[in-house]
Amino acid sequence: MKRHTRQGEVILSAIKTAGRPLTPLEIHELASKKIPRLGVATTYRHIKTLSESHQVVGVDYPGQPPRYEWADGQDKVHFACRACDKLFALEDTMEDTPPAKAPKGFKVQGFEVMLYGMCPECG
Amino acid sequence: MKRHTRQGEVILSAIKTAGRPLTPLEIHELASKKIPRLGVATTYRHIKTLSESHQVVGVDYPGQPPRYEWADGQDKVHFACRACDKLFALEDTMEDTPPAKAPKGFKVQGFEVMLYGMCPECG
DNA sequence: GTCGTTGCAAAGCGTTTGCAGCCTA
DNA sequence: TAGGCTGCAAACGCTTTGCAACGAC
Repeated sequence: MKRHTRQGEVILSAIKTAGRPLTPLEIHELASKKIPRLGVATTYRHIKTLSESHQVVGVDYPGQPPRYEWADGQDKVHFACRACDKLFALEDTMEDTPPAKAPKGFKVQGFEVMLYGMCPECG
Repeated sequence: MKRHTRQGEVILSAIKTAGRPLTPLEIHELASKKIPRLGVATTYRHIKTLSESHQVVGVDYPGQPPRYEWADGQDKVHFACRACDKLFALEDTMEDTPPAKAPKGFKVQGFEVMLYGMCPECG
């Protein structure tokens, strides 16, 4: 049985309006502006729940803390800047078909593409 | 000034011959079979060094510990099984050109593709 | 009033660091 | 022999868990 709370509302909204993947601590900081006494554990608990219900998805890239972003249903393309380590969400840059075929026996259900390089600011 | 040691040799060989991305602990376990008193710290130190010299590359996917694999120069496609959580390295499944274009200002230097689904064993 | 949710603090875990002894070049 | 490398244990930072108080329904 799930209940509606102000904490859950604020945390979800922080992720939803960010426009880019956020770390748990970034999410907690943002949400703390509206709920000063918000605990980290609560943030983590909501991220976990939202993640399990597929409302948010995790985006990882090597050597960096995990990040989470709003799952709007479509497969995304991400861009990781090797200089400043920021992560960007790119949109409308590719079709809906996986860019690679898997060998016989593998059932492909989804995919993700990560581009590496220099962002406009660092390039 | 870098020196050649048995530990470094064994650790590198473990990654090189695995054929799939390994977690630091898997690497440590494999290497420990040849050097029983091998410390975890040594394993981590070598992974870090190899990673910085681009001899091995990190492969992450959400909710899983980081993994490392031998970098043979070509961009790879990985397959993550949602059932057993194993990670596979697929080969020769796509061209060398990035599957997506980045907006003006972004300089693309490399890319990675991750497919999600069911592996032959779990499907 | 019930029972899921919260904040806090402690525990857990993977990774890193300090250090004295070891070993390669 | 010099100085990098190693094993061990302590330290660290992020995440999870235990628990009593709180608040949604």
